[in-house]
Amino acid sequence: MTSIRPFKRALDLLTRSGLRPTRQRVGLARLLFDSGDRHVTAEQLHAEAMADDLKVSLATIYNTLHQLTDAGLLREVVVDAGRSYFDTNSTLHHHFFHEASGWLADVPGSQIVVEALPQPPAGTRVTRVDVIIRLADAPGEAGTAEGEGGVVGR
Amino acid sequence: MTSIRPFKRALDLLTRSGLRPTRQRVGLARLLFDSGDRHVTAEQLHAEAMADDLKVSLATIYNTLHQLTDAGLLREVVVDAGRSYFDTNSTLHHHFFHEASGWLADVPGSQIVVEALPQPPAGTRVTRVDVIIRLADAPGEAGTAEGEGGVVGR
DNA sequence: ATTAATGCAAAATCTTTGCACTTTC
DNA sequence: GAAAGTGCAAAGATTTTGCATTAAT
Repeated sequence: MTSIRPFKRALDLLTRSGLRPTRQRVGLARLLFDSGDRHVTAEQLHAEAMADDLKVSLATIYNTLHQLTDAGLLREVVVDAGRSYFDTNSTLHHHFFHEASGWLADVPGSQIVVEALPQPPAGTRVTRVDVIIRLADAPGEAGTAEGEGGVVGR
Repeated sequence: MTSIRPFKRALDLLTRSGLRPTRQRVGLARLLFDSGDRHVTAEQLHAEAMADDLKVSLATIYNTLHQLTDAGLLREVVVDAGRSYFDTNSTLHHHFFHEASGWLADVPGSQIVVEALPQPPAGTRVTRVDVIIRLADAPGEAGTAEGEGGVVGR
C-alpha cells in the first residue's frame, strides 16, 4: 500500500480517472490512499485535511468523495442512517459494523460465502451484494465468539 | 395475514409491548400491520395517516416507529444514506434494493445462505447479518424493475 | 390524580446547490 | 483565456428535542 512515491501515486489515480490533479484533490487522494484501507466520513476527512494544513471546504470534500466514488476508487458504505462512509477498499468485501460506536471494518470477500442468491426481478441486474454484520457489545465476558463461524439462513 | 379483527390485533400488539394504546398508536399500528409485509418511511406513513383521517404529527410518527422497533415489531432497514425504511417483517430475511427508484423488497431468509461468517471481534456479538442485493436496470431488456410489488420511496 | 403521550415549532445533522472567484490546461 | 474546480454561505432534507397541552390508567 504505502508506496515509495505517495504523491505521484495519488496524482496518477486522479489523472487516470480524468480528474484534474488540483492541490485539494491530490491532498485528499493522499490522505485517502496512502495508508491502506480506510473508512472515512466527509466530516472526518475534512478534519484530517485541516490537520494536514490542506485548505479544503466541506463542499469540495463532498464533491471529491463523489467523484472518486464515480471513478470507482471509493465505495460508499451505507450502514447508518444519516451518515455516509467512504471505503478506500473497492474490491469485493463486506463489513463489520459496531452500531454503538460507529466502528466499521472490512471483512475480506473470501471470508463470507453467499449462496443461493435469488434471481433479480425482470429488467434488473445485481450491481452488488452487501453483507453487513452488525455488532453489539457482548454481555458477559470478552468475546462471545462461538467457536466456529455461524451460518445464517437455512 | 389480514386477521378478522384488525383493530383488536393492533391493540394487542401495543399492549403486549407495554405501549399505551393511544388513538395515534393504534391507528399507526393498523396501517402498518394490517396489510402484510411493508416497508415505509416516516414521511410515507405520515401521508397515509393523513389520508386515513388520523391526526398525527411527524414527531409522533418518529417516536412510534422507534418504539415499535425497540419492541421488536419493526425492523429498521438502512439501504440509502439519509432515508430510513421501517420493515414490518421482523423475521429473518434480506432485501432487494433498486437504487434508482428506491424500490425495496424482502427476500426470505431461507433464500439466501451466508456461510463461513467470520468471528466477531472480542467483546462483541453479532446482532444481525444484513444482506442487501443492490439492483440497477438491466442494460438490454426493456422493462424496468417495478413490476408491481409496490414502489417504496419517491 | 398521576403518569405517559402528543403536537408544535425550533434545533440539529448531514448533504447539496448557486454563484463569484481561482486555478489548471 | 477557456474550461474546470473551489469556497462560501445559504438552502434542503431528514430526524430529534423541549415544553406546554392533552389523554390514558
